[in-house]
Amino acid sequence: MIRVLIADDQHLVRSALAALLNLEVDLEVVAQCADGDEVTAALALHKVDVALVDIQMPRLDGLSLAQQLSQTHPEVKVLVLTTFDRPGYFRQAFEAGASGFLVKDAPPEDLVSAIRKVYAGDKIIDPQRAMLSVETQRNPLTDREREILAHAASGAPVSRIAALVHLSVGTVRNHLSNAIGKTNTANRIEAARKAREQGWI
Amino acid sequence: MIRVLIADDQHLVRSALAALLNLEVDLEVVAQCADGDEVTAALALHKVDVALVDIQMPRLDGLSLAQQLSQTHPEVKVLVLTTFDRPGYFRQAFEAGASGFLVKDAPPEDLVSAIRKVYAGDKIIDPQRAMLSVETQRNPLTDREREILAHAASGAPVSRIAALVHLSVGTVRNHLSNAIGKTNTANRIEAARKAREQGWI
DNA sequence: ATCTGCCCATGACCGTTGTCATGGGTTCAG
DNA sequence: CTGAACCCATGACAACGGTCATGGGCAGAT
Repeated sequence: MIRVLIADDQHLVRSALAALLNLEVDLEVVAQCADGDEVTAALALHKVDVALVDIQMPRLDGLSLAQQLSQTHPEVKVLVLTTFDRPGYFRQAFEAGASGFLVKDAPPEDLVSAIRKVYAGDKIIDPQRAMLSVETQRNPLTDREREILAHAASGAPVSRIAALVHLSVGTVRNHLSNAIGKTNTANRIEAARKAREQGWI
Repeated sequence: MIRVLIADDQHLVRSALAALLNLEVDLEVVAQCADGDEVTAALALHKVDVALVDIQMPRLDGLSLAQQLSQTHPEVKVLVLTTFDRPGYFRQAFEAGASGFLVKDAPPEDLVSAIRKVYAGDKIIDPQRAMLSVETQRNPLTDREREILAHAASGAPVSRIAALVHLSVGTVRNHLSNAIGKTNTANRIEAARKAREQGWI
């Protein structure tokens, strides 16, 4: 019997996944959590073999959670679930110590077989996505550039960004200009979009 | 026995919801669809009492689908599901002829009880959300403003928008300026964000 | 010790964007 | 018929944004 923990911020999805998995005779959902903090609490109470964690979660997101679990509970295999298939997520998930990666658009059979494989110690690598992942180059942005670009994403004018980051407007514009160059886009907005897609911010 | 149709673009969520609903003795999931077009096809094959449709779907989205169903299949009750609780969705859903509205963060009991109520002919109105809905004012944007703002959302410069819409750059700027004024924001990007949040575009 | 890369800053140039005044066109309601 | 509310367009001004050259400070690497 494989003991599964489910972490997803949407109650309905969480329960529905639990219902789906409980249909399998060799799977047992032992805990359901709405965010990363609940997961750590749940791990203290239950023995868990496989943790199914959504990337998009409030407070402690799925990737940070995966990273944390790989250190505090290395015996728990982490299977990362995501709604959006951003190219960066795949790499980030494995860097964070996850054993598998699945898109929510995958057929349910893939999910259960992934859980069994991960439990057996395998890594789930979709060859097609692995290709895509090597193509995506590493984050070329510096810390400052990422920080400033993140603020720019919401449409804030340079002056406001400068105030938020405690820098001169000129410096902010330089950082943005660099980010725009590195992403080879035309303006801060497109740069922010691209950076987000690539998982750089 | 209430016959339920599920429409959600994410395979896993779709199947999981079906598993959840099939646990109820008086519910039967008769069809699962990935987009609006599959729904119309499925309705030709099965008798359906309640259609559970996600707003976010490719091709034919949930709201348009609800509108279409209310005309072609008025006997089918539509229950709209959404991941994001944008203030505009609630009103739009009922304007489109939906009988109920639920956020994916709702507990599963709410979903099954909503299905039963809707089947019985009731409308599902969360009083708290209804309040919120009257607060949200109607779309103040004109057709052109919406169209142009939608293009602006992706970060395209005015020149490109003008080309896309076959207008002069000056006119585009005027429309944008109007939209910015009506949303009382500082620039096109914030205007686009706000408009999207309010369900105006 | 020097080089490289990142950080911060300034000033200048020019293109883009937001605003405003103004004008002409349409359609629809009173 | 006359407003009212759209639509489209122009020209002009001020503010904002993206680029570049330049320069200084501070790390870690060779």
